[in-house]
Amino acid sequence: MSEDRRLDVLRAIVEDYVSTQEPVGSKSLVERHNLGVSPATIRNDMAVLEEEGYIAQPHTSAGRVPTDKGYRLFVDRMRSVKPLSGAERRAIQSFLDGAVDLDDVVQRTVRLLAQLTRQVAVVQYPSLLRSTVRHVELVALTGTRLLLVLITDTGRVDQRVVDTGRPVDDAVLADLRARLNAVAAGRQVGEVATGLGDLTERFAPEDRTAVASVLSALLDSLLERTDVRVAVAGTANLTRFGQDFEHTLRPMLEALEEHVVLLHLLGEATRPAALTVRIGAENPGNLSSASVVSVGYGPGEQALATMGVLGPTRMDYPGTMGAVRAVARYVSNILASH
Amino acid sequence: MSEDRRLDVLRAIVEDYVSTQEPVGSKSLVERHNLGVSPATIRNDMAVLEEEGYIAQPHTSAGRVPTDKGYRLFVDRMRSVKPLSGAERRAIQSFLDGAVDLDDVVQRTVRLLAQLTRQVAVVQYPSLLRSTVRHVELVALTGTRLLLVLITDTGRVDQRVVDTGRPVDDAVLADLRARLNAVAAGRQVGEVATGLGDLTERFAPEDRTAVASVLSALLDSLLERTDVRVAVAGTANLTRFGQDFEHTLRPMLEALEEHVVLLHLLGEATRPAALTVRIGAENPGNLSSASVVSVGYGPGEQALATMGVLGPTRMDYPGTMGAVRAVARYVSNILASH
DNA sequence: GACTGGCACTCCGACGGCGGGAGTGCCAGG
DNA sequence: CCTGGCACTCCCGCCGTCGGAGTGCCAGTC
Repeated sequence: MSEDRRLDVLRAIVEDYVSTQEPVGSKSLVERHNLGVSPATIRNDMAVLEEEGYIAQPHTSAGRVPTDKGYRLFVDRMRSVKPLSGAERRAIQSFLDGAVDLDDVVQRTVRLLAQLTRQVAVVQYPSLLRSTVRHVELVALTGTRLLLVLITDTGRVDQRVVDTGRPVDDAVLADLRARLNAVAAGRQVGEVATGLGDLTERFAPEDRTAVASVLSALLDSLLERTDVRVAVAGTANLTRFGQDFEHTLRPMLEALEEHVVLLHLLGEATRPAALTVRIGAENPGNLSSASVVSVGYGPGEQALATMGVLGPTRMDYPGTMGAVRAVARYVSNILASH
Repeated sequence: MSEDRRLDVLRAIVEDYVSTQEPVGSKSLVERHNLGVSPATIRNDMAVLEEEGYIAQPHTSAGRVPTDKGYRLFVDRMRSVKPLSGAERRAIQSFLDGAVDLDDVVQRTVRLLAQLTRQVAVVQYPSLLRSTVRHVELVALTGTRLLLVLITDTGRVDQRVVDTGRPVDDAVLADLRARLNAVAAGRQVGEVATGLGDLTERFAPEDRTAVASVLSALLDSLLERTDVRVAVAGTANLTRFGQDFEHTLRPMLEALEEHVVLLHLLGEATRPAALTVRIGAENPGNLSSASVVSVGYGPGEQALATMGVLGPTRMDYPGTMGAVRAVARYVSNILASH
């Protein structure tokens, strides 16, 4: 009883189950895949696979269904992800090339990914941390309120309203703006914080509280509120996954609304093009019947953010992984060329 | 047979059906509402109501269910929307008061609305058209690319990348920035367009193509791309509405993804506090089993945008309308005080 | 004339019994 | 180590039954 064939059997079970959504039996297996042996032989292999925990049967005398562990082995031993067709590649290219700014890139990407995979797509906005500050702008609004705008080289713009507590003179404002830009412009966002420390002291005592509040808002924008924006698309695809409301649909919709949870799901962005797959119970929360395929993306060696796809554990892993990887590469290229 | 009682019967049928989700019969009606007459009498009323098209029975010898026309009459003849409890009002207040900027207000509003109504909430970002321009900023990015930032008095910030085709001198950039602000700052967005016409001619011929592309991008931001942003929350609540995937859930999720469709659903913002209710087939698209309760909001007499709730036709209209109206009022106040 | 109690009727939906069929495990033989 | 055969299990769809909820109608009452 060869080890290799058992893997082939598992592979075949996963493929059939994914495409039919029904438990698969020994007979239909040999019919659909030319395994070169009889159903009885396959049954023996299946018995072993079941004992080892890779497959299970819903009821006695039913076909087999892959377990989380089975999907895991399937993904780990996958020969290769499915390459995209030429038409798909052209579609990606033309769809993404029309983007006018970063927001547009992200919006188009998430829609594209949802359409290609026919599942729920999630794209995190590029992290501020490793971007370079291009410009800091301060604009007086009414009374004691200022608007702080932070512009980075990825084209991302963050704004923030600051209440200074007392009116700030225009001249002071101009001075502050100039000093902030002197410190921040051209530096990486993560490094700017260190240069802001002694800035308050350069101002007259009566302005210092105002300056301090601007600085703290800036630090906030730079550090705390970073990374929490995500775009989601394709939720309508969830209706294709059977009808187990309580345990499948609701937890997914809830997770999609909680952006913090969503970011946990996507996981840390490592280097671009390194695909991560989380299967069933490997996911945080009660998403035990869902899987996530994610990948980092960004213009350079370091990934700035993550994008991915959320679907049922019974998903087409090779196809999904191929699509996610391809889209991430295109988007990375676009970011690099900007 | 009094006309008044028939209305009471319809009202009672709607209320019972909304709370139990099951067809309601004559006997349970008299048990739950003290109508002062016997089931047989109610049956006569129901026969009339059915003949007039306000109610229907799913099968012979089943209870009655309100039709779209029945809900419509119910809503039109509603004595009043349900006022919120003190606890709810306090919750709204404290939840919205923590908002730091416009984005935050919208995000908090949509979540709050979803939570209060236990349905899907949709909030449109305030329209640019009637806002006042506070500041226009131009920042050089790499090579021939500029970033155009538009700041309005509602605290909204729009950005846009412009490719000028050729590098632009810093001095020209500063000049252009100053001129743009001279024309635009302090004016209403809708009026700015007219003032930009002859600006190109003030520059040297070699800079004119660059200036023209900046201007066209600005006009684009001002006019075309306006009004299309919406926030959505509470999609997980859709799982509470029975299990008719094909005709209920999927159309709703699809509508929620298409922001243009969503805006049609919400309808035109008229004056604040004027509630609109669209029931069943009154909605555009194939949302024939959904209803939308929407209302305009904004700081002044004119509504800047719309917010609302999407749910099944069998929703708690008085409660939903009360919540939507209350939240819109609070948000309008917050916008006015900024 | 409006309301009521009574009555016959309809029809949904839950329950239970009954195969058919798909799938399994095991065993003996090649 | 593979295979065909065989007995066994159990899901699932089908069908007839039956109770109950609800209705419409009619005759009687205030």
